[in-house]
Amino acid sequence: MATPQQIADPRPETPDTCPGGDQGFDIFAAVCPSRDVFAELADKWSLLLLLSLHSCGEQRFSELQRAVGGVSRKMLTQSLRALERDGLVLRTVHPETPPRVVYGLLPLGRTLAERIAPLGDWVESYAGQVVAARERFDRAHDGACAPQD
Amino acid sequence: MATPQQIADPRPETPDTCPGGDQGFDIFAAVCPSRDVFAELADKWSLLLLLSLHSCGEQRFSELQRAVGGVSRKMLTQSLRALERDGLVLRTVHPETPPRVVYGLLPLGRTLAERIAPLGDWVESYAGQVVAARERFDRAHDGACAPQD
DNA sequence: GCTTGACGGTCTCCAATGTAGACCAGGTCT
DNA sequence: AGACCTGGTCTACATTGGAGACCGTCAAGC
Repeated sequence: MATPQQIADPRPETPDTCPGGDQGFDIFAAVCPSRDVFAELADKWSLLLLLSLHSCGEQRFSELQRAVGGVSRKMLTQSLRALERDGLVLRTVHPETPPRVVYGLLPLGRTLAERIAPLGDWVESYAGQVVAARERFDRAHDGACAPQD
Repeated sequence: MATPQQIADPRPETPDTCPGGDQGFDIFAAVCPSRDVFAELADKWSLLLLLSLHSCGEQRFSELQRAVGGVSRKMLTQSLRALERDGLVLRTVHPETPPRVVYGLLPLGRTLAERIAPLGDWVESYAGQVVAARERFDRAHDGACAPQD
């Protein structure tokens, strides 16, 4: 991955645009296509949907809504469309009656989901420490402030 | 990691709240503390900052602003404060003149950054395929629509 | 027969969030 | 003396997200 600057480089580069070729994608550059992709994926609902489809396999619209607690139908539709557009998720309409709509990971999406899973695991493992850190921080900055006054 | 339902479970659970104990964090539950943590981290700027600090080591406020293209000072401050509150990042003010403010990863933050890096790598590796998929999708849905009319 | 509910959405409104850009205090360079 | 850098904060403004209504098709219940 491109780094925003070389390690110990005293003068960081300003990555405004990425080289532009098929190579040289840089998520740190403000206007690189890879930044758009990153920004779309770096989202609560997109990540949770990918995670859910990864661990549960194909799921229907309403199953996903139940699986991902708190997602609205609007955001569910919107995020799934975006993932479908990106070639990560496949939307299949089974022409039954009533029609069944099923979402599943495409191979590209699966490779991504495999990289997201450790992130989900981390959060569930360390959320306790994060919450504790927050309480410490809030106590230090709200409660016991003005130590010398 | 908890899964929103067991694989091939025909009746997915509705994870409204997580068990509540120190165990049983579930990012799929709408009101679990781990969901708050996840939602805060599942953000463009937070992830990019963690990534930048991971690959470049300690960085100053203005270095980070240059490194992470397109971030506003407001979001930079806000995201760094949140990461500091979460115990992931350490903010150090060197009492020189002018004072130097340096941000660096704490051990907990480093373990997280290590899990985010593969995600960044994925995006830079596959952004081309994603962009191509988008073009295909858009052509199929905007350009050549109404195939039978 | 009529209502109710599930399904897979779409639409509209309103609140929250992100962005752009001004402003600020202290110090430095020219 | 005036412009600039640093590390921010503050204020508008635009975009985004969430809540909830609406929709047509089907099945079950009363």
